[in-house]
Amino acid sequence: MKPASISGSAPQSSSSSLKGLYLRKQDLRRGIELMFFAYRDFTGEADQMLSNLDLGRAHHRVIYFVGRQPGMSVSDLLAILKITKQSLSRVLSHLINTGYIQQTQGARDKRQRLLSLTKKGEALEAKLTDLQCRRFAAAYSARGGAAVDGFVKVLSSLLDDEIRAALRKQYPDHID
Amino acid sequence: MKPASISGSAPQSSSSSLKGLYLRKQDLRRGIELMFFAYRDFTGEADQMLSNLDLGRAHHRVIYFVGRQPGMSVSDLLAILKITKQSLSRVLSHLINTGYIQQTQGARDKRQRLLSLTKKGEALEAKLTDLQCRRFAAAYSARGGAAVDGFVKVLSSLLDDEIRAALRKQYPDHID
DNA sequence: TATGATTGGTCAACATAGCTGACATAATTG
DNA sequence: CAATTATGTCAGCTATGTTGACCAATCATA
Repeated sequence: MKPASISGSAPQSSSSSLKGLYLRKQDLRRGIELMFFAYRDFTGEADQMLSNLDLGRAHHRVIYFVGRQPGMSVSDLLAILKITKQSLSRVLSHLINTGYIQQTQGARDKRQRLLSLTKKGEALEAKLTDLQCRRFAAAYSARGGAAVDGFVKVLSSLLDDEIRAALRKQYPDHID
Repeated sequence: MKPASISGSAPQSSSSSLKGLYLRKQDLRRGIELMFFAYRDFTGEADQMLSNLDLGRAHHRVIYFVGRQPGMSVSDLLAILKITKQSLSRVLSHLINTGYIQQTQGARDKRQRLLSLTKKGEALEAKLTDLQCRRFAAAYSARGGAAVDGFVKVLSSLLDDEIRAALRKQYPDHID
């Protein structure tokens, strides 16, 4: 990504060489591991609930993003998920057949199939999002606003530029 | 998880109801989405490099954790990755056959196969970890030490308790 | 209006990386 | 010696990603 002088392979062992408190190899590795473990734990509870309904994480993503922006088109969703339409099709068809999601023809552009959650879909979305929000609320309130601010800043700096730009529009506050 | 009064399904719309600056539904959803996008982007570059070598993210995890703790046993690795030995076996065998990882018999317990990276494995681990560290270093230095502190605190509060305890031992500094 | 681009879908085949269940071997431990 | 532990293996299933090839409806425009 950016230059941002890295500690490289020099035998910096693990001490703080002045220029890099919190940029020591050890700190960066901790970040990597935190991302791995936190992502797994953060999705774990929802995964469990989903598997009881014979659904997977891919279904969750669709339900989540359709719930966030009802009336979105299939290509909107593809752009967010960055998977092929064939992959999405499998999951989306299943969600439609099982009554979690409904399609309506676009008014301006009749080719579009605008997606939205059914009552059943809304109920599931609420349960899943509540699970994850509860975890975030616990973490946020345990650590306080300053920590949350740092969390959001660092995470958004980890994003690819285009994604960061897209999220900035979604959350006009001060994501960046 | 924890109680941590959530905004629930009450019609809190999206305003800050005093009790919950940074605990608004909107803020929690932003957290969820940041985790999704940041995790994807954070792994993206490494995934690309790996696919050029006909390896996947599962191989990366093995290489990473063996690199972090050379001489670890198979069951140590299983405990970290939380996958079945059959899943690990497929990936691990491949890494051994292609010369990225070597096994040595345990001295104290001859049943153990202690894992370590070969020269070839070390070289790949360094390249992959450097990629990800570079991204973290850019984010950390763009945001500063206070933000990094908040980032680490919130992420570690998102962890399941047992994982947090295990990481606390790895990084005795002040992860919590 | 004819043409080309866009939106969305479908069929077929394949790869990766999880999973379960059943067994086998060797070494350790009580 | 018996039970447990550490590891490996065979077989098969599932979820979710990928390519490539097509098709139909609709829209935009020359």
